[in-house]
Amino acid sequence: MAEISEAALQLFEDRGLEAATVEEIAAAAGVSQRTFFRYFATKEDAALPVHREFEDAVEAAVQQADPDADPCTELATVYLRVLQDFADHACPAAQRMLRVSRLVRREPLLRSALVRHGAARNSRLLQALQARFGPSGAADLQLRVAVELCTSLARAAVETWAERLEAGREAVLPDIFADAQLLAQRGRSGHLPAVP
Amino acid sequence: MAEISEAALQLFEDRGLEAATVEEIAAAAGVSQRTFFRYFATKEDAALPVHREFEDAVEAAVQQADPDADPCTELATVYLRVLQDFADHACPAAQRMLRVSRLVRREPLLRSALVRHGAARNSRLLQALQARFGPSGAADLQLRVAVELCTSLARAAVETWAERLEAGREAVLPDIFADAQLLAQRGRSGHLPAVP
DNA sequence: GCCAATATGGCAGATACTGCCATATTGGCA
DNA sequence: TGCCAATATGGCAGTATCTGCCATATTGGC
Repeated sequence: MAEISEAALQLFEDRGLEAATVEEIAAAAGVSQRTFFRYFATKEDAALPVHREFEDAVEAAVQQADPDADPCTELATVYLRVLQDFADHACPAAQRMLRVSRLVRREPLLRSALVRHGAARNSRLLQALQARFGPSGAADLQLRVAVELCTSLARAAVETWAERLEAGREAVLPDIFADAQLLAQRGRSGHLPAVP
Repeated sequence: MAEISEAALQLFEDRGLEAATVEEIAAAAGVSQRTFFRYFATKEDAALPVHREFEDAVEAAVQQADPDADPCTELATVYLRVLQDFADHACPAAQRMLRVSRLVRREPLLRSALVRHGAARNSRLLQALQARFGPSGAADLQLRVAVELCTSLARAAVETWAERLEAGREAVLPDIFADAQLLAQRGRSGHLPAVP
């Protein structure tokens, strides 16, 4: 599985996402095409197991969140912590994430796949939140916003992180995420219609 | 094009997204399969021209935004206005949007396609914002956050809107969007690490 | 009535992806 | 060690999505 993903990343980097066929990837990884599709539902998914790990970590951490606190804040804290884990260790995960992010930047189709992949995850995350924070009637919007907000900010943060590193600038992923969160909150505008 | 989309919606509703083939859709719309793919890049896209209209409207409205104001606030205002246009008129667009949203709820693959579609749009929107609000060096994160935030909140709002209507509750789309925005801002937490 | 531009159709073909069955590999357990 | 069940892998045929190419129809101005 790691071999397949590695082969896929290599080929995507070398000859582009569309030019690389599943057959080539499978051959490069030393497995059959059929086996490839047992591990990855689509060609693009082969580049994204790092994100899967990340989201697994988030999902696990949500189980320990404080059920009485504000869901949005709790989820943001979870994300921040997981981001720190990924970034701190100078661990291989961060390296792979950066590698994928570079690919995502120049391959719109891969970015679509990433977001698409996130969409499926968001549903699961929403259910996990509902289980933890209770399906209080009016909270449908609140939990949805928490999920969409945090995943979007995380994505924006990762992309900005990758972009800055590529431009030779310094960039600390958790800091960027915190920045993004502040930016999202600052847009508090006075002229939006009041809500009952 | 409208006929193709209508036929696609009908078939998706009747026999499900995966069971309906492009050949059937094309036949139902009275065109060839080849023509279908001239108008829609993928089968799923045939259900999403309403969203395309919506995003076109947003993109157009961004051209009139105040370049000196806060981008995030400006973009949110644009979204709110376009949402009002779509909802106010009791126009067919709102009806179609609702119809698609119902499909999206029970067809995860369609939701993926929707998000994937949005991903491509976000890139364009980001460029439009950069053109309007200027590529001021440190603003890369700010504009990205604005885009991700607004599109995510809009998606959450539309889904909640559809869900509430389906449950027989009252629901006003622009109000829900404003609600979502407030919820996103309320998560201002004190214990996040300070950012330089 | 003519011509250019554009829309559509038909067809062959590449690639992604799935179902089914056979075979290999693994990992306990007697 | 030898055996058996569970699991991983391979092969292959088939379907569906999507594209390139060329021919034909349709439209719209002059």
